[in-house]
Amino acid sequence: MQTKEIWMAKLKEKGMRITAQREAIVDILLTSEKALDPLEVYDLTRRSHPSLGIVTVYRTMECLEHLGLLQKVHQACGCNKYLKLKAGHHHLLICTNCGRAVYFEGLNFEDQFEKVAENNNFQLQDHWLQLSGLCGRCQKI
Amino acid sequence: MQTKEIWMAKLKEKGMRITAQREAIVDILLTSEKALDPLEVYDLTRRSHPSLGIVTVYRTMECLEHLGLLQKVHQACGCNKYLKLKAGHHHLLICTNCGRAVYFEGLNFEDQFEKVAENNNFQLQDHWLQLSGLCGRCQKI
DNA sequence: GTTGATAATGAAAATCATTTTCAATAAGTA
DNA sequence: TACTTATTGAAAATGATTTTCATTATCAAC
Repeated sequence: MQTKEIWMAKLKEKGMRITAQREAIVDILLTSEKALDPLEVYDLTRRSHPSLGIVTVYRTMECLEHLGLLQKVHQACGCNKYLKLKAGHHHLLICTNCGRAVYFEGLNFEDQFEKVAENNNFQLQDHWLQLSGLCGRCQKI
Repeated sequence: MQTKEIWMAKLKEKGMRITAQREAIVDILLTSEKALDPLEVYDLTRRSHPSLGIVTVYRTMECLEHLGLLQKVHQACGCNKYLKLKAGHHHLLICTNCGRAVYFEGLNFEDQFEKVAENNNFQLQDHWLQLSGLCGRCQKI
């Protein structure tokens, strides 16, 4: 089953209907290599669906986030960008030039975070790690 | 020299004037153990300066951030909170209950981040690590 | 101290992103 | 095919932040 089919199946599972607008928005989000904000999704989706309203974009993206399919990504350029969530964990490496986002595997960072928390008398609940730099392509430019 | 004096000296250095409003805002920010948003700073500062305008809070906090004295802290409860920046680096441990923020020393995380970037063909520029959990005090409640 | 140039202030208006409202439309089940 | 009801898009409402502008206050020069 393709990712798109999985996403649409999840929507259906929650009693939500499959509409042309939702399919188009999902297409854009699944295709993008970088995190997008609602306005960007709106502009990109309107190329194929000119009558789309931005409210629909906001609503659809909110649903997808609640379903655990999209993840909010905080960046210097704004905290309203969303990226398709990869199963497992979510440490990101983001290109400061083109915005491309890549998930990376941690070298058991979790254990070290646990230790840091202990040292400070904290009971760890969550962590957040994000690296940024120039991706391979952008280094050559 | 006290921290407040250092801050005010930095303002003066940039040709900015020392006003009662700025002193009051700085007092609030230096005293707080947790990151505050402009509205919180406004409310707290108005206790001693009831005529303070919220625009002044926005402007002052923006200056302090540009001067490298305040740091923006991204949290589940919003991305518009600011914390006094500690010299050196800025990894935070934040209590999910009371919001208290503590800087912690990294166990040479930087080297590991560098390695991760290399593995993914990225040229590392920045990193962002933040842990959250229950602080000692809040665990007992 | 007084003066004067100008930075800072606060209120109101403007802006921008997001959410809510609501009547019209479309999805999908019966 | 008909019907229930979720979805849509436009407009209005909201909330946070920024800009504008006339008034006030700081502080350097005298």
